Amino acid sequence: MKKLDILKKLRSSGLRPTKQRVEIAKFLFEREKTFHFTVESLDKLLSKKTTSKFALATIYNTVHAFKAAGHLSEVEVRGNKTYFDTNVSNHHHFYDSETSELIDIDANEVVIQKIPKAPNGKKIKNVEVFINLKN
Amino acid sequence: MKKLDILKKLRSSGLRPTKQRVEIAKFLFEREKTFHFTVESLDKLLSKKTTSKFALATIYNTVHAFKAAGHLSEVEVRGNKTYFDTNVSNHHHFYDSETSELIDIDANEVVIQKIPKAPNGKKIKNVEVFINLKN
DNA sequence: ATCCAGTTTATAATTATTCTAAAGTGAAAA
DNA sequence: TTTTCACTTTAGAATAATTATAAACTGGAT
Repeated sequence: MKKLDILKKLRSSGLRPTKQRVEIAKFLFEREKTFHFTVESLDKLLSKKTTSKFALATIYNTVHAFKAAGHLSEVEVRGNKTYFDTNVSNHHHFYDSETSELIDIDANEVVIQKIPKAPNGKKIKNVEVFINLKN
Repeated sequence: MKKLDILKKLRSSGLRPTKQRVEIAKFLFEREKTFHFTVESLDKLLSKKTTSKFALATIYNTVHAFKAAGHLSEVEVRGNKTYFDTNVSNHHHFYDSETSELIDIDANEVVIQKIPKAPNGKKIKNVEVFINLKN
């Protein structure tokens, strides 16, 4: 994803392209493969890869703004870790608790034959499948 | 579940049946339906329902001891809430983020036709399905 | 160039959980 | 039945993750 596209992406979702947002967006979205991270890991990676520095609160703000805009999805797994995922399409996850690693599974790799209907007055928003791994 | 069974349950899993453990176990397991709770909600309920008082750390200790012994399962859902579930059989969950409510789904209500194989060197421990609800 | 709502920043506050060290207690053994 | 001691409980401190605050800053409209 090119810089121009980054600016477009931000503006089109009502996010003013500040210096910080552009730099974080470039870091997150200028890559081939999807990327999983926690706020903590992103903070460390950013301070290594860039010369600018970011307040931790800015990283929280930015990540949540990107999530609200649909540019990131949030995945919560056992162990109180909250991951964000640059893959916002409908998909599932392997979770390896040994390594705390999260691995994407394409939606079409999982076929669910039967699910119960939603309780009265509720609708199904989405279905998330976690495949927990062991050694 | 009767008091004698509670004592048996504790002893058979190597947990000394202290006053606190017995009282918490009675509260959790002497009921017909499965019960979902957070440590915080359990703490509040216990101080309402019983005359004894429990240090918060004791509730954490006890709940984790029960979990390690297989008497409770842990379910983590969006929103940084950690629920415990008196249903330790293999099953799935509806999650209603409007009300923060977790609802059990029997394992046989969900049929998965296809899942990917585990990454190299790993095995599948279990598969958890979350059906997220909306209004 | 000016202005201002939106943003960033450093820090404080909050929340959930775990740690610590001292006091208490089941239950095994004397 | 008393003694003993490893296991528990307890209150409070410590830690970790996240959110709130309020002052300073800034993109971009005018």
